[in-house]
Amino acid sequence: MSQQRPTGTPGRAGHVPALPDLPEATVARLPEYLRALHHLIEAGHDTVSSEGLAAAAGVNSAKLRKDLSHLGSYGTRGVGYDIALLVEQIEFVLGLTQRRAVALVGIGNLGHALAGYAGFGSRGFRIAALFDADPARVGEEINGLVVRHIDDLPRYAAEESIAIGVIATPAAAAQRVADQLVAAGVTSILNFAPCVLAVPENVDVRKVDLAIELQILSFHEHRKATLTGLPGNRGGSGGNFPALPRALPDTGTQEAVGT
Amino acid sequence: MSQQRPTGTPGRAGHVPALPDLPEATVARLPEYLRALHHLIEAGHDTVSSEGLAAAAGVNSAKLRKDLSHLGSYGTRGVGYDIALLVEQIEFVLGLTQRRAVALVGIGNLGHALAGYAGFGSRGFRIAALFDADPARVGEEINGLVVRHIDDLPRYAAEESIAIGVIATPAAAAQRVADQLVAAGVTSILNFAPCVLAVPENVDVRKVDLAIELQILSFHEHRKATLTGLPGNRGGSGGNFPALPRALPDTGTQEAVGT
DNA sequence: CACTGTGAATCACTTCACAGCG
DNA sequence: CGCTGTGAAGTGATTCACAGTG
Repeated sequence: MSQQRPTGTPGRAGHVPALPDLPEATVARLPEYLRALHHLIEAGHDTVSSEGLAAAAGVNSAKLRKDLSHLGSYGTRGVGYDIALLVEQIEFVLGLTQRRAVALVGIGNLGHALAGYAGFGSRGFRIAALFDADPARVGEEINGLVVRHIDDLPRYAAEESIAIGVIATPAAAAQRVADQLVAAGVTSILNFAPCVLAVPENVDVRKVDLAIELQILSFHEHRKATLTGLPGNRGGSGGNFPALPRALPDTGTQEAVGT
Repeated sequence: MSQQRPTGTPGRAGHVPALPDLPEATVARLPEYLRALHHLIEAGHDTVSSEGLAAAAGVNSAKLRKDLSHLGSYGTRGVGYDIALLVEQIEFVLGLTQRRAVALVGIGNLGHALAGYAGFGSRGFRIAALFDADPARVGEEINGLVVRHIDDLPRYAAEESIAIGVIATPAAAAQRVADQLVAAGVTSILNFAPCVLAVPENVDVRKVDLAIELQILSFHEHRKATLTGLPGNRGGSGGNFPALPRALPDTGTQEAVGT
């Protein structure tokens, strides 16, 4: 009764993994495993233990085994996992057996860099079209792709079966672009603009914000400085600061690799 | 690995008013609140309810109140939060009362874009130095900053009190760069290279991997496609799965915000 | 009376520890 | 015997629901 997951039975007969509903946390780690596996292949291995793969992916082995067990994995007790098979499994689950077409909107500083990024191609995606709202940028060619005007999105989205959009515009334009993407049938968005997007519930949004990442690091810097007895951190502003009544012993935030 | 040994156990040196140790999940959301608050300020507000701020930040109000309560927040019952005060609080907790110096290593495609990104400056950071290993790139000027050779890192790191490093090199170079950063005294790293970094336990690493984000979206695309249409579970006998009832309300990705 | 702050309940994820298989 | 796969225990985060306050 603890599990809402219906399977659990040893019926391993199904050699085709229909999509189980994986925990989100697991889904987020599968790509990391995949990368590590490809790396192992290049290094000439063809099997790997949970311990070994876990180390390569920066997680602990129990977590890795649990994750793989969710996709009905095929390890061999006493031996480990067949790398090629595992790659196939994970790629299937992640929907990478087809190369997905991606539209990139906003060809500024960051957009240029993304358009030129080779990692997309090698990891299951194809940048199928570039868009910008600025007529001055339309027509420019990057990496063999011509920048189109955003208003032409619906046409190309259909033509290229684009289901994923990447927003690399300024924040002020992002919501509008998101609306246009959704109207064009896009159901997954990767948003680099520092703002929250409102979208219909069938659309998934993931967000990458550089400043937020730095601010999280800053918090830990601040904490470390405070812990190591550097009381004299001054902000320049009037150092009024509520004593923040707290006593909890320090939980060891695991740092170091990954996680 | 889970050993926590803070640099020399601080033998309970009395009660230095330390930072509360916030839940990681809360820390990760504070920057988002901060951004939303600045936005509200620009819109002319000076107080906001938990409901209002939650909407602006894309979370629900209970979560927001719980988060703010962790930092001993100052709301007024019946009214809401004083925006200016809240901004000050959050900036203090995140260690943003000082403008932190950041070193950017790897001035390729992405590095260029990051070097030119205005968002750093406006959100508490200052890119203090650019580095690359390629002599051909050394000397180039971007945004008023000259690209230095990576071997000069120790000198500038000390000069500029750099505590945060951003790695935008190819994966093959990233570990080496990380080692150099650590040797130069950097204790927080933001890694854009698609690989796992090994660092001492007192160093924090956060990772941004574009391909991973897309692969996670791909999973959801795949799932949606399987749920909504595709009837034929290609597949053999037995092991398939129940059609996953109910549309999942929220799967961890951002999804339909707005209330 | 509308709002915050918070214990209590719930849910999700991680870790443990070991049964059982190759 | 070494390793995977997994119940069960443990930990952390979210949500609920309401007491209490300005």
